[in-house]
Amino acid sequence: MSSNKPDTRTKILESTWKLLETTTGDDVRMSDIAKEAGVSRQAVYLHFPNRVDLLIATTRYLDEVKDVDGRLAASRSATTGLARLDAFIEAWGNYIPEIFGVAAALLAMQDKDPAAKEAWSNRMQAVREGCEEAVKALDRDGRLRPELDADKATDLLWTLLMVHNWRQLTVACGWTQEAYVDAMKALARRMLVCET
Amino acid sequence: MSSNKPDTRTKILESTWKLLETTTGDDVRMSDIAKEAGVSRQAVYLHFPNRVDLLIATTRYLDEVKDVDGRLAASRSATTGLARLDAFIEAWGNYIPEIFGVAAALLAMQDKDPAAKEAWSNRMQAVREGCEEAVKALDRDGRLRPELDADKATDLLWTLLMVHNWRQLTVACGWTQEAYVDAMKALARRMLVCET
DNA sequence: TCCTGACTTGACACGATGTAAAGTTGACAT
DNA sequence: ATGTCAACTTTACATCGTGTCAAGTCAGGA
Repeated sequence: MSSNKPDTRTKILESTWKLLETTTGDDVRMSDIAKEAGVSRQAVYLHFPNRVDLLIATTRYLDEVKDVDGRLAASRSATTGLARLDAFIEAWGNYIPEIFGVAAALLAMQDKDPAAKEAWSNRMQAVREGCEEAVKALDRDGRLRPELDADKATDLLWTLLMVHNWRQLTVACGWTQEAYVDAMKALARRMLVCET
Repeated sequence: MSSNKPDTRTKILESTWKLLETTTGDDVRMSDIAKEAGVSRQAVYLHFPNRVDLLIATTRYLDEVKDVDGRLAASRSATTGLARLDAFIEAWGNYIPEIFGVAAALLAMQDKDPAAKEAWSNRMQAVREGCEEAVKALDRDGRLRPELDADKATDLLWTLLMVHNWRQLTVACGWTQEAYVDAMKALARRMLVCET
C-alpha cells in the first residue's frame, strides 16, 4: 500500500523475481535471494515470515507491476462475445510468459504447502472469472454450443488456458508464443462456438 | 525381470504405491514407506539407491501390473482413424485415474530432480507416440484438418491428454470420469478432424 | 545524548535424505 | 554341528535447507 519505505523489501522481491526467472524454480534458496538482494539471510525473514509467503508476495508484486487486472479487464470492452473471447485469450495468453518463472515456482510447491496452493488457486480464480464472462458473452449472443452449459464451457476454457498447457506447447514442443495464442483462439472457438 | 526373490522389494513397491494413493504426494517419506512395508528404513535403501529411483521404480511396477502398454496397444487394432482416436483417448484417459497418485508424486518432483523429470518425460513419450499414431491414422483417412500438419496435431492432442488437464477437470472441477473421457473425445474430434 | 528501528552476525534446533559400520538371523551346504 | 552367506536391523552420523533466537552495529531523529 504505502511506498516511502526505503525498500529493502522491494529489493528482495525484485531479487526473488529475477532468480525465479533465470534459474529453474526449486534451486532458489533463501540464501540465494538474500545474496542477490545484497542483504543478510535474516533480513529476508525480517520482511517475510517464510519462503512460501515470500513467493506469494512476489507474485502479487508481479501482478501489480505488470498490471494483470488491467489487462484482463481490457478484454471486457469488446462488444461481441467472439471478440471478447479472442481478447481474453490474447490478454491472458500473452501474460503467461511474463510470469512463468514465478508461477512455476509457486506451482511446484502446491502439493507441499497448503498456503502456496491457496495462493495459486486464488489467482486462477481470477482467470476463471474471465473465462466465465467470456462464455456468458458468447451465450448472450446465442453463439454458445447448445450441448454445453455455461459451467461446463467455463471449465473447458479454463482448463485449456492453464499454464501447464502453455508450458507444454511452448517450452516442451517449441511453439512460438504467436502460434500458441493463435492455436488457443482457434481451439476455443471450435470447442465453444456454434455455427452462425 | 526375475520373480523368485522373496519380495521385500515388492512389498516396498506396493507400500509406496499405497501411500502415494492415499496421502497427498509429498508427505510420503522414506521412513513412512519403510514402516508401511514393515521393514527398516535402511532396507529400503538396500533395494533402491534413493527416493527418486524408488518412485520411478514404483511407476514402472505400476505400469507392469496395470499393463499400460497392452491397453494402449489395443487401440491400434481399430480400423478407421476416427475409431483409433477414440480408442486411444479411452484407453489412456481411463488409465490416468489408476496411476494418478504415483504420477502426481513424480510430477511434483520434476522441477526438483532431473531424474524424475527424465522418468516422467520418458513415460509421456510413449503417450506421445500413441497420439502420433492416431494422428497418422486420421491423416491416412484424409480426415486430418488440412490446416494442421501431423506434428502440430500430435502436439495438440498430446497436450490435451496431459494428466494436468485430467486433474483440473475431474479433481478441481468435479467432472466424472465418463464426462472427462467423453469431453476429450469430442474435443479431439473438433480439434483435429475435418468434415466428410 | 539516548533511543529506536533496520539490519547483521553467529549459533542453533529441526526434519529429511543418504551413508557407514557392526550386529542378528535363518537357510543351506558340508 | 559348524561355518558361511545374504538379507535385514540397529545405531550413529554427515549434510542441507528452513526457520528461530539473541546479541551487536549503526544511522537518524527527538
